[in-house]
Amino acid sequence: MTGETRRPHTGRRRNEAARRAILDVAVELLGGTGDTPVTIDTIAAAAGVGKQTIYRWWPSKGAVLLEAVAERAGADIPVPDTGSLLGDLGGFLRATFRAVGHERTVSVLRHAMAEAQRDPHAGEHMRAFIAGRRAVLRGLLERARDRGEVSPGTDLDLVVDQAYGVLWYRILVGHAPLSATEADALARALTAQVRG
Amino acid sequence: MTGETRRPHTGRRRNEAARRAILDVAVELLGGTGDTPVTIDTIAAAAGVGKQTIYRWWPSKGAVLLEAVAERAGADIPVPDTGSLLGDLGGFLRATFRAVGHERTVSVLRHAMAEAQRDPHAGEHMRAFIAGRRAVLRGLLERARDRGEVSPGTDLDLVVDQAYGVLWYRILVGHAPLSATEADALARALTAQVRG
Amino acid sequence: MTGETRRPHTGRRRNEAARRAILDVAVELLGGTGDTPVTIDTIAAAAGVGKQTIYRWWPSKGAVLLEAVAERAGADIPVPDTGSLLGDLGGFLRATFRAVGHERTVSVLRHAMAEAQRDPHAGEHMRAFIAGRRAVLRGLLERARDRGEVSPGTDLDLVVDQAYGVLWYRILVGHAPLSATEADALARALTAQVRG
Amino acid sequence: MTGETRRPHTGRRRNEAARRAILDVAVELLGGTGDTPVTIDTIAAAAGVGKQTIYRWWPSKGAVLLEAVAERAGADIPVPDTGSLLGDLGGFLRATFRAVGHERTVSVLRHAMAEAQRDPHAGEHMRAFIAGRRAVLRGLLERARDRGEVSPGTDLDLVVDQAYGVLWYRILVGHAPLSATEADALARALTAQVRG
DNA sequence: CCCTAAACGAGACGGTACGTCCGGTCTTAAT
DNA sequence: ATTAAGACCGGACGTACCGTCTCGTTTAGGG
Repeated sequence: MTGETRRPHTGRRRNEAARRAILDVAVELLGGTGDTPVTIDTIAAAAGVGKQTIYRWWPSKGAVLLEAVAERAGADIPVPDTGSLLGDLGGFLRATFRAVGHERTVSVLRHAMAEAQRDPHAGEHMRAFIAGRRAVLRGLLERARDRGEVSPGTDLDLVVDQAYGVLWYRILVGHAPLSATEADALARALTAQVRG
Repeated sequence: MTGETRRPHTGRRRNEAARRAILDVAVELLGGTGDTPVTIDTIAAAAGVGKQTIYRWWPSKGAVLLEAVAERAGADIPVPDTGSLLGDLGGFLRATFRAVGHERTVSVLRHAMAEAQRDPHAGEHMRAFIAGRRAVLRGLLERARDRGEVSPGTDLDLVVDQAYGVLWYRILVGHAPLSATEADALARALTAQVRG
Repeated sequence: MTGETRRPHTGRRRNEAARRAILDVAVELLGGTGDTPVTIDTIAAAAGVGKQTIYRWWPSKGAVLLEAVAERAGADIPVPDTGSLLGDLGGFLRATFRAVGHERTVSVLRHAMAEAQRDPHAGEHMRAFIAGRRAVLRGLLERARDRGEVSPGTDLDLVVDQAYGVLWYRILVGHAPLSATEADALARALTAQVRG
Repeated sequence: MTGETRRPHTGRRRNEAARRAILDVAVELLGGTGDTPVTIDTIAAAAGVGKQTIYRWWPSKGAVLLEAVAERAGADIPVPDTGSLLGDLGGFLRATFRAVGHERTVSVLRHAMAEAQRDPHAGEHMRAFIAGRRAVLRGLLERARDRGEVSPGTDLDLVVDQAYGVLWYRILVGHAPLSATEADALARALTAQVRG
């Protein structure tokens, strides 16, 4: 998969290169065609790592997967500052939907969420990841509220739930696309909702 | 689990009692404490059934679980007719949240959705179930639109996604409760949004 | 290895063909060149069997190996009846040494005895196998005693220990050959000893 | 296990105290109850030593165990000089059986012999150890032969094989005790055998 | 009214993945 | 330079679960 070049040992300290290889391979396999199963054995083999090196640092397969996914997803989603709620929210959701819109990413996130339901360790990672993303979006909304674009008494957490709820619902059920058009529609709807 | 009383054979016709026992046990185990794993073997044993009897009628484990879940969830959610969107939507969401609010039901749905991500048969069942629920809610919204309570050009499917998105998002992540209060807040938010 | 022809299932009864394939492969691997490790996985693979089929019927790897070995070794060692102790004992030991003299068989027995020291199940099997072989040789000696060829008061069990002791000692340490010449020398020595 | 007192580094010279601790711990663990597995890790930990310190001086685990065992067993077995074969042989075998008769020692030797079958280094050590013990016993027999107590043409190596064969056979199979009574019976039998 | 075909309970089976254990190698940091 | 510490790769272990298969039993319904 990767790791053709010999990876040197690092003695009694954790080998960061091995950690990287494991997480990279995990994401690669999760987003793959599905012909290679996403197994601890396949991850270890593709990363050129012993299974024990995985279990030394992660408590379960789900934990590896979730850490790998959480590290990727959410990175590189800029928080725009256009001066208006509709602009900010639209930009943010477009970027989010675009990042998630790839077939591979949808596959990764679907399986990550599934794993989080079975593996308590994965669930913990998932909750932490979700909380992080929610905080970012809530910050965006709070800025708009401070500008007076949100009617007082609006439950911002509920707005956040609606945005991410629609996203995850579509990821998991697959009944509707996740494109820029949909992102804009959602942004307009939520903006109208909070306008008061 | 159940099935203490001997279940008589039915000769060369499908044994309806066995089918019932299988689906009942499946839901029972899915909603259990998790100390009993939900496997085909445990289902078969608890239902007093041979594994082949399961695989004769369902193509995979996921199909059994999803059929069991779909049969339960969604039943007994009345569609109110109060004459106003807020009343109808509030009533519907309160009933839905109440049905889902039990710890056991949340567990059942969590695992059902997880299974739907892995097992194509389960995924198919899940999509059909989801489509059914969406149709009900969309019907409620269309009635309101016909009454003039919804501004023209509103994307009703997006509203449906927002409602069920919030529901599933909270079921799967578990970061917020699912009570009547939340149902009402969501109903008010969506009503405000579509009012135009 | 073997088993190119499809092996039919036998329903809810133990599959005797699978049992045979497992034991045959075990002996084959034990006596092999050593380039294929004797592993539950390799045995299962070579026998065309799932690992669980092995663990369903044997408690541990050692138990499989010992049953396989015990079934082979000791079979086809005839108990001669020449009318004299020297003739009987010589014939028996020659046959025994010849059966064991092959490089492959030595390898099998060495590893079997080693396994018996580590795996309690294997130890139990080994003791039973050893007891069986001892009983045969002791019977031979008792016949000679009844003919008056053994001085009264001779401890026949000690004589048996001397014969099999030499055999196993040489198998395990490998410092001396196991040929017909050695068998005859041992038979003469023991005959002289018990003559009185 | 031991090593509570800090053992000082000795810079660039081999640390003799570490070597001692390793061998002592090895024997201690081999003779233990079996609840602590005898692995390189447990030996290193109990000896307060790094694994590399073991592998710097021994080529494999088996080599450590065999050196530890060979160093102990065979020490303190005096070669008596009573003037008669029966006396000398009886005394030697009684001392040998007594040294081996302890439950712990039997366990140590059992596992050492098992290791010798798997690990070539251990096998080499074992053969050397065995050769040493054989030479001692053969010397005893040669003295008797020189005194005329052994009939000409007797194969002394075969006699040695019988003595140690009985010993090891009983150690490994455990079907008979190893006490002074048994030592005497064996001495009498062998004396009668070689008397001619 | 019997006889055959289908459904059933039971459970062995081949296969795949899990998470643990251990042997032997390697690097770091301390002495 | 040697040591204690311990991470690392490789690979075997024994368990769990899936979906398939066969057996022997039971009943319904066609001849």
